[in-house]
Amino acid sequence: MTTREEQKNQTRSKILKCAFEVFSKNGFAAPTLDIAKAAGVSHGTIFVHFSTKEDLIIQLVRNFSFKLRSTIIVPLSSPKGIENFLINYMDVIQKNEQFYIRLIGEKDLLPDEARLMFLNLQLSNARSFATIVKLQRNSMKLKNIPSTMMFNTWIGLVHYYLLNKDLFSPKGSVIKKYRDELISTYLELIRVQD
Amino acid sequence: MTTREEQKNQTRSKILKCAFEVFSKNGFAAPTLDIAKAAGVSHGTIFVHFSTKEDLIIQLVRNFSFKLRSTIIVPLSSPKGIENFLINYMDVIQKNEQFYIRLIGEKDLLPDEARLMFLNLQLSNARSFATIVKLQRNSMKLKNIPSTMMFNTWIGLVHYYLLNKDLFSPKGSVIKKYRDELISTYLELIRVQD
DNA sequence: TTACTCATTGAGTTGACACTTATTATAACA
DNA sequence: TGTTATAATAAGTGTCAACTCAATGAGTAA
Repeated sequence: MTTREEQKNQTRSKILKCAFEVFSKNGFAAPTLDIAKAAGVSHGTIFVHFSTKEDLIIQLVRNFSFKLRSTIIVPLSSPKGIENFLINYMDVIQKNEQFYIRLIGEKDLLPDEARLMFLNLQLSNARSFATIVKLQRNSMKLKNIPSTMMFNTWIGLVHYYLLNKDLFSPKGSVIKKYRDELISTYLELIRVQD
Repeated sequence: MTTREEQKNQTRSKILKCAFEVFSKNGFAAPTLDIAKAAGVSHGTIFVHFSTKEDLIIQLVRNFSFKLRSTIIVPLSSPKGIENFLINYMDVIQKNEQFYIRLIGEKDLLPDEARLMFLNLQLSNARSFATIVKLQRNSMKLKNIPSTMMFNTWIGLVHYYLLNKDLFSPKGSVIKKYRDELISTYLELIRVQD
């Protein structure tokens, strides 16, 4: 690879990295000029690498979805399958909490392609969860509720905390603060008492 | 009241009414010009009645909060207290579903004052719910979970469905379609089996 | 009838921001 | 070494939307 190509790749990566940070902090409505400043390049440079702001967002969400997909583990057939899934789920979100919050909170600002990619990721998670629940029903008595509703209750609860971060945990990570409480509450809800 | 004063009041009401509809349909980022067109007045007229767009939104949210407050019933000490509360809650939201969705989905776009008013409304509902749960614990075995967590699970689930209306019910009302399923699922989760 | 008040108008101002393009500096390469 | 290709620049351009203000004309009151 020539010096020039290497330089170009570095600039592109820098822009992606800074865009991720700026959007995480200020939302997707943040001006592209702010990203350019953060990356230490001129405003025009962004449009050398990405044809539009939407294109830049699509690339970001693509990378992000790919990263999450490879991080979320599906522990099949384990006596603590559900719990492990939830713990892992929380950990993965926590690592990218700010960006994740923007994705769920500003999904209507996203380009169609980006929204679809993120939606697919969530559907894939829902399917994994359903599989785990099915297996778990053998070893543990669970409430008689369809697994989609069980998943929606979980994700609804977690998203509620994330979207109201300013209320629940204005300074640090919401997930860090409430991870255990959310998981134990949820497990308590879905289990059937002896 | 003189003809002139009456005319002025009518114009103001018309603007408020149309703003409610336009914001419900297109979100709070909708241009004020669209509201003027819908109300059949010139663009400038809006700023005769409301000093800024933010001021207009604050008035809208004030009226809305007031209306909700007077509609949400708190059925104290009843064997079906929780269920009645949930049914009433769903009905109230359904009557203003689109605007409610905008409030929870675009809360970061709201002026501080509007956001606070809506937050207070939710806190007040949470308190009502806690009271009802406390009473209900006498007559019905409920999961051993703090009432705030019980409320957050409920509101998280409902908001999840509302915020993903395009997924769950792209055409008609989400609440109408899922009201009973949401309530029965939730009641099943919080009760303790015999 | 006349002078005055005031709700309403709509063309204009201002600022923000995505995107363009002519130019520049430097790497690539014959 | 000189020519060419191209990454990057920075000063635009175009658009959109909130807000302003001088002008209008209809209601008010003597």
